[in-house]
Amino acid sequence: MDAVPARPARIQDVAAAAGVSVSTVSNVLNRPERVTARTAERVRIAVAALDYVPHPGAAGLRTGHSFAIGLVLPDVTNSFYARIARGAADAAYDHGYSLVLCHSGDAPEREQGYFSMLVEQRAVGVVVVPLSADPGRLARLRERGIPLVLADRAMTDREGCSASVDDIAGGRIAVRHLLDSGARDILVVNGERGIRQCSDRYQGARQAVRSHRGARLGQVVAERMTVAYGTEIARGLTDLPDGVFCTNDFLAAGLCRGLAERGVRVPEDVQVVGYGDLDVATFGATTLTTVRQPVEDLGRAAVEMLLDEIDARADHLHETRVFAPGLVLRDSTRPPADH
Amino acid sequence: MDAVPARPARIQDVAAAAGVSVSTVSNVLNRPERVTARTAERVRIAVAALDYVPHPGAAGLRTGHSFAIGLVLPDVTNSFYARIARGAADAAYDHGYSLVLCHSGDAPEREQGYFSMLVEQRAVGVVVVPLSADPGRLARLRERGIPLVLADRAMTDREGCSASVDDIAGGRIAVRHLLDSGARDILVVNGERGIRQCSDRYQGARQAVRSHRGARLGQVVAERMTVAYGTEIARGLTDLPDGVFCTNDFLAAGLCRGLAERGVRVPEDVQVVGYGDLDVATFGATTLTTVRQPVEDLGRAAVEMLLDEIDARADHLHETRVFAPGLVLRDSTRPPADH
DNA sequence: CCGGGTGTGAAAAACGTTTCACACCCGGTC
DNA sequence: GACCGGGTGTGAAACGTTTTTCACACCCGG
Repeated sequence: MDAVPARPARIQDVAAAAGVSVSTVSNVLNRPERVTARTAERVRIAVAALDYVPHPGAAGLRTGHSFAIGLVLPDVTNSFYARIARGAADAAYDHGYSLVLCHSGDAPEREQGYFSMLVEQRAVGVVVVPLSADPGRLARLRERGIPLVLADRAMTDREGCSASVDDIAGGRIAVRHLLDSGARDILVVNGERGIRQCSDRYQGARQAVRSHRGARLGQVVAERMTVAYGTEIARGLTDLPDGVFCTNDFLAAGLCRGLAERGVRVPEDVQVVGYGDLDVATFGATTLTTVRQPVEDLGRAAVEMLLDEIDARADHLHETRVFAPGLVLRDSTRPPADH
Repeated sequence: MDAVPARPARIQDVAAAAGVSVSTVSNVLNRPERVTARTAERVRIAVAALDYVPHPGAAGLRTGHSFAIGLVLPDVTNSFYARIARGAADAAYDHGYSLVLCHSGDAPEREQGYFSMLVEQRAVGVVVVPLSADPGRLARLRERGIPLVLADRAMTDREGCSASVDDIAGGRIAVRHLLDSGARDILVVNGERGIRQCSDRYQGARQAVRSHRGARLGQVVAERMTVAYGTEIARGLTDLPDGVFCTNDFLAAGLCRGLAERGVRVPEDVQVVGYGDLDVATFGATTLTTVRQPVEDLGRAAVEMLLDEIDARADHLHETRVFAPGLVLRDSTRPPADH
């Protein structure tokens, strides 16, 4: 029935409508215990009638507090990062903060551009999935004193919180499962050595094999971690292992297809474990046993640590949270033998 | 070398450092033509020395203008929506706006919650990928006069801009390609009839077949649009068509696998076209010819129309932009015969 | 040398909120 | 009966900008 209001109602309008002072309205909204139930009720009615919504810019001006937190990541299109974003968005929503999506797209200068933007916006904190491990690039935020949390990468210099998943443990449980299911000759199909995740997962695999007498471990490195390269590797294998751990589901899916082409049966002849529990794990003829990472938790935890740092300020302890991955059992491995 | 500044510099500090008035500093920053080059230079030096960054909240308070635009979508984890987000983020970045990620997660009440949040934040505009076609749910934003653009769905009531892809055209080019490549007995493997995209794509398929004498069209509806259901359908097919158009790449990938199981060769015996150019299109033994949608453009265009509406205000014309999909040729179809 | 026009910079108000300090009223206590 | 104190509410300043209005100095022509 009302026309579109030319301008939204201000606190002053509410005060006038309720017949109280501006400060009383503010008190009702921010410190209800300081005001009589009767007055508060009157004010609340006026608020509702005028559809009054406080102006956060003005409030922030006075309080010095804003409600924007930044999320900087290389590529939302990558499902891993998207899952981080989802977790972060959920946590931010739950706490009444808004999440500013910053898509750095693998370009360092763009990452820096976003950092500047977040500084300008007076973001209250930033969650970063960094492009590289170089902590220097975070300087722009640091020197402004903007709290910072790293996701998917441990903070190297103890200057902030971080949330990541334990890739060593992931490699360990993957290979331990192969061993428990009867495999003895294990092959790791890995990505490039330089990638931290890859070397960690391999290290976990080594740990598992080492603690199991009679088990052997080999490794082959794929140029790129794609389905096609996985297939390629399966074709090139000369003597077959009885268990394969691919450090990525794309490789695993491709490998399974390549094995099928050769008439090798999975899991009867060769058991395969992938990593990541990506969609592709369920696309193939035999679904993949794989390592699932609690990626949403990464984003959620990052935001929550950030908010803790903001609230606690002085007595906040930087924390390096490491999440444990889990195993998803599907058709590419046999059930473990009972002990 | 400086310690972390207790508080960021204000415009007043800059004025003092440069030996000019506050308003001059503001003029240098916002209307440089109103001030002497010499003075401007002095001010700029002071700005750099103090690392001064204007407080957007304070500025917005005065100007009534903010730099936040909202992006409301069902699920960032879905690659389609993620691509919209990427396009939107890029466009927002280019224009100096920040994008607030709102992850409604298929929950209407959460979508409403985000709308309220965006109203509170005084967002300057919102891009919505709506959960349902019901325009009533957009009321909260409308009554506040917040400009609104729909992505992936045409605005039904002409009350705003929208960006979407032409699914009818998509179905048409898919099936026309099958016909051009020699197929005559076409089967559409579709999703549920109620989904607008599905019925549009089927309609496009019908158009293509109709304008081609001697061609037949059949349809089978999959309960869900997944790889598994695609395989299921391939297994259940009694008399084989020579061309299949799946309205989704998951179905297509599954179908190809199912056909392979039966010893049916793709594309020699049956040609297959998918839809979406999802990752899965390149995962299988035969890569999928598919319809590629310019999804990033959707997000980008949505943001740009929004900004136009904000700038132009009075003389802005609502626009319904429809993007044309294209065909990606791969191994699941034969090359078209020359004419 | 004076007056008018022009261009440059300054002063001050306004944006919408929070919060501190204070005023008031009431009941209870000495 | 006066004082005190707790509980409620108000006034006003402050947050950091932008923008309008205004003053002043300078230059040039008469």
